[in-house]
Amino acid sequence: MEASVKILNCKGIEGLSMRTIAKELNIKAASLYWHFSGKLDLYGAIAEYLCLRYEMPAESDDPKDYLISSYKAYRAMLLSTRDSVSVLENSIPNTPRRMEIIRAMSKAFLKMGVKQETLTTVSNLFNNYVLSFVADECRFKNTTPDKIHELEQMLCPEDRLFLSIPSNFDEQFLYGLQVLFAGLEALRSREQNRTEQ
Amino acid sequence: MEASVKILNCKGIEGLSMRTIAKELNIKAASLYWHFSGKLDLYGAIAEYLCLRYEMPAESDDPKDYLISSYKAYRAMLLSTRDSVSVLENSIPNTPRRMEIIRAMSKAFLKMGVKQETLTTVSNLFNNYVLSFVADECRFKNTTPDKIHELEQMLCPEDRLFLSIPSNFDEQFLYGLQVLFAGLEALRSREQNRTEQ
DNA sequence: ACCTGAACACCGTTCAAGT
DNA sequence: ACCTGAACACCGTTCAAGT
Repeated sequence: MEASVKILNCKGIEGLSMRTIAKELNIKAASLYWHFSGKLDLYGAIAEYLCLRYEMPAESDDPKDYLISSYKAYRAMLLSTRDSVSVLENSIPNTPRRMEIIRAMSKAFLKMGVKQETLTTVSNLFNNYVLSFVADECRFKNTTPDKIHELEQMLCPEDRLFLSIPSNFDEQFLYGLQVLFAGLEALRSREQNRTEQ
Repeated sequence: MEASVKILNCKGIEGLSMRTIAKELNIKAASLYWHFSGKLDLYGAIAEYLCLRYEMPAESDDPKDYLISSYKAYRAMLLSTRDSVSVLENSIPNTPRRMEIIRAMSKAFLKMGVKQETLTTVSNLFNNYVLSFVADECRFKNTTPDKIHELEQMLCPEDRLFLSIPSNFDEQFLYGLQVLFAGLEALRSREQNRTEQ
């Protein structure tokens, strides 16, 4: 796991292969198949290892506050290792730590009034938001100014507006989260009004 | 492009290589490099080709209605070709048709009252929602009942609830969209209240 | 203008064989 | 229990050479 994270940070997911991991450990690629059934299995283990770095926030009475600090910590974890989003996306979250995180978040959503039927949808909605936000964030941050200039040159002035790159990612991340929570609350109160009638 | 889509539908993105595309066209892989600078360039062209299938809804006075039918059509387009999400995710949307779609949607968001500074964030938020929803949807649909049963066996009854698979994807897709729109509207009216004071 | 053969430097995975 | 050599069937990409 440590070797894999080291490779990720040095060369990214493109550089993470059975052979490069083995090399880092001074063994041969074939040996890894004694420990893992294949690459997906290895990805699952790396994802689990990364999620151990995730600092679970202290329990809170307000589920919304709890979730906001959870997702902030989740993003911080994702930003701390290069291409971690790709690793998480390509593995099934059925390992202990990842289940623990899903459990804690799901309970908070239920506490917020999310219905059982929509729990998976809501949980995925938020999880996918963070993953894709960070993926975009990293894509933007890794685009050199020359490349950005080159891309802008190809667009008409009007379109430049629609593909502009945000500079304050922390703020924009929070904005997106607030949209999601505001939406959840709005739909819940609409639901309540309907049943009261 | 037709050959690529054919391969995608038959063997998925794993089966889409320079060699398999070339074989389908009765040429050699090296020849493709006369037409495209590399695999990413080719992905961009396939993505553009897929987006030509996207049926842009008729203009509407209500930007929300317009956007909802846009995203429904977007999802339909994504569902019609296997692994299309991966192709779109791994290419830059700077081609004519894709820019046209982004332009139309961005204008509708502005009409809805989305501020210039958050336009990229909002546009990405919705786009990423659809992409990741469809990606999850396909993952679920392609998991055989045996596999699902196997996964469920590994979880305690409580956790099974948190990883349950929705059955009515159309409904759940619309629910997520409604959360996003309700959130956007709620934040806008909060903003208005603040400036009125 | 468009295609090819051959090569380079990689992949993931398997499996008999070793200690 | 853990590792290896060797092989299999693939990749993306380059480039001199062909028509």
